[in-house]
Amino acid sequence: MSRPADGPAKEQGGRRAETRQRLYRAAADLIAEQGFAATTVDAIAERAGVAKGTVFYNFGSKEALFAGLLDHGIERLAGALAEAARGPATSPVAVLDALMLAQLRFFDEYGPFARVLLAELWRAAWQDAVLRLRTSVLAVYERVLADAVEAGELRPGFDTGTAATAVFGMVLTVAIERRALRPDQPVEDVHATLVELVHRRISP
Amino acid sequence: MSRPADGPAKEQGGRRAETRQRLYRAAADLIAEQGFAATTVDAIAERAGVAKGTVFYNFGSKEALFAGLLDHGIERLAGALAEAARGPATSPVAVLDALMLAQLRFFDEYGPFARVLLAELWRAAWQDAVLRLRTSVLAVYERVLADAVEAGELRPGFDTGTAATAVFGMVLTVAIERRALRPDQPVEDVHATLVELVHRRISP
DNA sequence: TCTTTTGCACTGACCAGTCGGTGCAAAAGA
DNA sequence: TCTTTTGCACCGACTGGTCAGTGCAAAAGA
Repeated sequence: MSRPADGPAKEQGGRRAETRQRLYRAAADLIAEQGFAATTVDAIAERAGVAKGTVFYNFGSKEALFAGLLDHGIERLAGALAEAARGPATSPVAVLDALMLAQLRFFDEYGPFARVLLAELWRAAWQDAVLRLRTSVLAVYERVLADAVEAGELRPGFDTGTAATAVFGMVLTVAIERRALRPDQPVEDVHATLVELVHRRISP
Repeated sequence: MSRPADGPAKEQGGRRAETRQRLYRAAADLIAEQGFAATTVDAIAERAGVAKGTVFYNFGSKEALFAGLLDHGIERLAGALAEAARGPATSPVAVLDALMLAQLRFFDEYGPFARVLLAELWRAAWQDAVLRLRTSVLAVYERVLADAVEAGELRPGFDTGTAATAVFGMVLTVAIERRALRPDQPVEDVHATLVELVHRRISP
């Protein structure tokens, strides 16, 4: 028997939940380096310090493990952004700055996930995850930009959808590059550069 | 004994060169959809209308085919940007606008390559290609930003390296999203939004 | 007791790379 | 002129290895 594989259910502090966390972390590390298809279940299990059977006992399949990983990461990212959006910032544009900083920090401490997202997100196989990213992450950016339009800080008719994607992609790219090439540069410096880019200080 | 595999040599209009072009195109299409590891050589050969042996005759290995594809694409992108930079724009910031439009257009007509770049570029295996991208593509952005600093259009000390990556990543992300989700939106509109974002019009 | 994890042998599909061979056009004899 | 040779580009059946997923009995929690 023994075929629960009930999919990633409640993520709490039980024994099973802890095993799943370890598997998520191991999978994220390896998939960030090699990609989904090139990463073997044996390798994930070994890195997590777990028997191979445990992976299938918990997730049922390699794909389901990955889907769970995407969900888990997107949920946490969305949480971090939502919290930043609730912060003390005074104007929509100040909230935008806070969002960029939050995203930068999130990817700074959960870096492999950033690379997984970037590399695998556009595959047709994970369209659910893309949708979730759009509704729970990009939507935060878009809302803030719409607020800015409403507050008169941006021209009416400004394409907030495209702009939201643009800012998200910009921060994601920069976060990955910084981790790979300039790990010593403080996140705050990078953030300052991006703020300057997106605000008024370009063009005289 | 028939073992040329001289690697991607001169790309001219001969029979071989044409076969290689077809293989590049097929590989880009398939790898954009499925990723490098998940794409089989059989599938690439079939899509290109060529026997499997021909792939190995021309490139020697799956990896070499992919390396050639990256080089080929990066070279063309660099060419497109360099040409835009030589255009009639009057100020550094106007050149920056022209670069973004050129990048957007390039990925618009060579879309699968954009996704390949985004997905595979950060793997340790293709560090050569990353280096080439940095020195031949990002460098164009960085130079123009440095010109802007020199012309007083940007604050002295502005981090042109980070900003170059940021702009490149922003345009790349938006180009992919547009192709996937809003193929009808004119490239010029997207460009206008990005220009607005990067110029002065955000924040009062 | 019930759930979760372990360890390990096994299977079957799939896939990169190989190798003997084909077609063809242009050069080299004769 | 006719025929033989050479070299290039390509073909596709085949092989050896890899890997997701299975089955199961025994141990470890809780």
